[in-house]
Amino acid sequence: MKLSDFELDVMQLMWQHEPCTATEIHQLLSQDKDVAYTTIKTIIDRLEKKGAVERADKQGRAIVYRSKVQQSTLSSQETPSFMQRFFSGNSRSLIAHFIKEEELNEDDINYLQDLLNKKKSNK
Amino acid sequence: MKLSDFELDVMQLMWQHEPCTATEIHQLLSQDKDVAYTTIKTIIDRLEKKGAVERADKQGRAIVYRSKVQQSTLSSQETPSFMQRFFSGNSRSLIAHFIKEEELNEDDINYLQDLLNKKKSNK
DNA sequence: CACTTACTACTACATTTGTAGAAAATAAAA
DNA sequence: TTTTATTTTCTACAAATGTAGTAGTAAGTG
Repeated sequence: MKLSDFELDVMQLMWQHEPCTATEIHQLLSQDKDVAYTTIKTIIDRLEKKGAVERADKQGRAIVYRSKVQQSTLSSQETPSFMQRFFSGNSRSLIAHFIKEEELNEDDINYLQDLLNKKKSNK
Repeated sequence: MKLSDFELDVMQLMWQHEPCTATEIHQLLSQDKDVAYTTIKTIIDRLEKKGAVERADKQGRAIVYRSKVQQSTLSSQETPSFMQRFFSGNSRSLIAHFIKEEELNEDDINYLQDLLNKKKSNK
């Protein structure tokens, strides 16, 4: 399933707040971006057509939506081409980039070190 | 600078083989994908218009191109939204995902552990 | 029950993207 | 120097994307 940038932004909110209505998504998105309600509704309609969300219920006349694909499913699908396009397919340099550039607290670091240790002993 | 998927695929080859001509890129891409020469040339023309590549030289009638943006520049630009969209902005879970899912040899693991250690002592 | 209002459904439209043909130009070959 | 082959330019076009208006409709309100 191929989703556009904007569709993914909406999915992001959907995953975090589902089940929810178009109005709720619109309100959440309005905090960052000035966008018309109907724009959001159009995006949700397209997500529904693509099978990324579905109708779960009704609240009065409003449709309550829920996601139909998991974030992890999409991540796994998109991750290889991202790695290819921005890091020449080199996972080490990708991971290094994120370790260097992103904020990590001590807990995060310990957790990741643990993962690496496990990975090493698995060889 | 916002590049499309296909444009990024071409940039990928550009970075790896520059300076190079449209014909060379076409030949490289043809190994994976059946695409007309003019299609590639169109993409390169668009990349030129966007300022991602420039003309460096001529080889007979053929134009020799070279990149004008670095891969690292684009990575840094695209990385935050990728992390947001697929990992809810959580760098730890992104890094964890890649450690778990990607192939890493012992050398890679040592290198990454070292980076984490440095990060920790920097606190 | 009539009225107002919040939603949905449908339509629209400019841009971008993937894809490529036709025509013009120019280097190389004969 | 005429012909041929290779490139570039220009043009085209359908599909996807971002963006939103209009009209219809069903819920809640007085």
